[in-house]
Amino acid sequence: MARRKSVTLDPIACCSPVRTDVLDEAQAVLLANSFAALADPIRLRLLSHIAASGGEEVCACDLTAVSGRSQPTVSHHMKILYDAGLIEREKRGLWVWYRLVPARLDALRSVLG
Amino acid sequence: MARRKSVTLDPIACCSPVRTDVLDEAQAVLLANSFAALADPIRLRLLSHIAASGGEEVCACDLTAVSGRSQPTVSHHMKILYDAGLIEREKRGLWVWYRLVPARLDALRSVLG
DNA sequence: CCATCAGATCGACAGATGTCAATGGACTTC
DNA sequence: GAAGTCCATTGACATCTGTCGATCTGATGG
Repeated sequence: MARRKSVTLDPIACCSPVRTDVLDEAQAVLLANSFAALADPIRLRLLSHIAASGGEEVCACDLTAVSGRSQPTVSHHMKILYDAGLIEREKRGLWVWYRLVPARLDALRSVLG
Repeated sequence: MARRKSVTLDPIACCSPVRTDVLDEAQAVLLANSFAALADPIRLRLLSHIAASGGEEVCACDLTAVSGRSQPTVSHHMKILYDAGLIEREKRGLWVWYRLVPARLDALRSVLG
């Protein structure tokens, strides 16, 4: 049972597996936000495009072509993935480069276990 | 590369891991729907309540108390989980009993790998 | 400086989603 | 079969979400 911290929840690994313990309200909200980041086809494709680039970085300038959406829309989706902790951003010169945060995907996967 | 069937996708295990291959449009839509079912705190708590019941069934009559929502709202959420293939329903007499579909959670977890 | 380029932010809008009261359908019990 | 119980469906509503055009921010280069 043993409650964790009452307010602060680690956004990376907050929750025990869904299958073994009943989630409390705060855990459920946090997890739902994470899954919501994955609940859009465009974001899944953007994510998988980054992931499939051999662990390398991907330039934001390529992502409109990958997703078939406008630049503002892509920027919007990347922000959602970023806020969910699934990707990192780095600006170099005019361009922005994105990398995956593997630990975050691992955490979500373990929640499903 | 090898394209699978062009139209029909197995809803249980449609996709290779997000991290290794770029998802095509149809795979992304299917997966997004699955994750959308997990993208709500109430549904996560309902799901984890079922899962935490020792693999046994759970009566729908208990779920309004678990979720703190009205009966129609709970019914709505259970339908979404059902349509996503995450739970099974069985009506016996007046009551409806729900069970997890472990294979579906396994499939989603493996997609994150 | 000034023009240009990449990306973020804003504003607006249509469509999806979560919620509940009211109602309906199926089943049990008397 | 009448009344009661459980769950699903409907209808209505407020909010959230995805989308894009227009604009802003900040870096580069002439």
